[in-house]
Amino acid sequence: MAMGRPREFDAEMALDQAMEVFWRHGYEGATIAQLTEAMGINPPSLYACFGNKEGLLKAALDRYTKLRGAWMDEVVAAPTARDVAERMLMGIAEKQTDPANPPGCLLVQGGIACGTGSENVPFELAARRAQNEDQLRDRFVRAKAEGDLIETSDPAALARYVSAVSVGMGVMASSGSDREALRQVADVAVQAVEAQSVRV
Amino acid sequence: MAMGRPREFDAEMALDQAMEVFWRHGYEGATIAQLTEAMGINPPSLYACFGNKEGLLKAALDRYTKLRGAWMDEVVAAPTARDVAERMLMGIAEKQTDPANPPGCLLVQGGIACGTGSENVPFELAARRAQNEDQLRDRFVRAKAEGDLIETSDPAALARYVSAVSVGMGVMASSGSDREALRQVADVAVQAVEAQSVRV
DNA sequence: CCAGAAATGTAGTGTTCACTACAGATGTGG
DNA sequence: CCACATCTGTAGTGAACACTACATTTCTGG
Repeated sequence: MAMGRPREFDAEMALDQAMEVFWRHGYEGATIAQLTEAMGINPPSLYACFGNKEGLLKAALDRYTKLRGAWMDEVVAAPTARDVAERMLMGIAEKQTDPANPPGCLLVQGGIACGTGSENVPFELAARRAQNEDQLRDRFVRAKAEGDLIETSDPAALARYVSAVSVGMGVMASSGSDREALRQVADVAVQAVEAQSVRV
Repeated sequence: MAMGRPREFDAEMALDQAMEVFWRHGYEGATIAQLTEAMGINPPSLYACFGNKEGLLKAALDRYTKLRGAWMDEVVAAPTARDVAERMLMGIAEKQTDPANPPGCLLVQGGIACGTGSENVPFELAARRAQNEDQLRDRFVRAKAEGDLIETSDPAALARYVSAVSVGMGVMASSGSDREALRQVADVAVQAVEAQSVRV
């Protein structure tokens, strides 16, 4: 009984703004003042809705991975392992230099190393990256079963490789590399997967 | 005339300790209190010697790249482009999981994204990474001239690629990947360079 | 052995940080 | 229309931050 005053802001839109701040400045570099200003709310609203700064980050990460989930599904829907790698890396070259977002990837920019008290932020990001890697691995396992990858290839190693290249591209993008430079990296990287593919 | 009281600590040994703190916690995550404790000095000594926190970081980066310079020279001394890539990436797999140091690479862990007021820290790191990339590119240019790489290969793109994989491996290492996992990535990555090499 | 130059340890400085107490506003259930 | 639950803005809270004033110590040059 009695449901209280309703929230005056849209939580998802606010999260989108918070995501961008974390993306650009990292977890520790982002201040509550920057976050609340970007979200258009005051600190008490933030804390009532997300608990604390780390809770806000997790919510932003959830939203980020959810938004990217659809795209990852498209990636693994490619017909061959090689095409999966190409679609993934070329897509990343595009996404990570999309002027609509900060450069790079939130799962990297968010915070690779953190100070005392925020030690689990890097772990949190790593866990989300691992989800993508798992999805790739499962796809490559299937590719091998389908005779698309050669007998000696290791699907888990391939997934790790594609994941590592993605991360490297993200760092490059955040430090100013343009789309063409990332495409070149993706192009070379795909050749390693091609080398493990069965020729047709 | 009159040369003042001599410094009681060894600047290079102190830098080694500072390096480790930045490496583990990143620029923003490292506090002056942690740094001075690790270095075994008090704040005034730090500021007298290095100017400020950013000056200390730059000095630590200088030392880091200097220490790694000798190793990079060995890397580019490998006989072929493929061997350069292999020596580089396998060496990185080893170095970035060396228990004597924090995992990963200082040039990445130091700070990919920073808050307002430290914006040029990421640039500083990127500039040092670019030096390695340039060294690789020069080596691949030579490899192509020597007929070691195929006509259609782009030495700059190859260097960017190897550099990107290195960075990606660094992030993996910092988030807990073990040496074997990194070796697998390196192994796959080398195959892309192999695909651009002239067969013997 | 003394004057001056530079490093050191103690103990702070002001600022910024994440976070919150509180009072008023705005809704719902009865 | 009233009791209550929840959100909102204002205005702070203590803690931690990078950095420094100052008196003292330890050296060199003359």
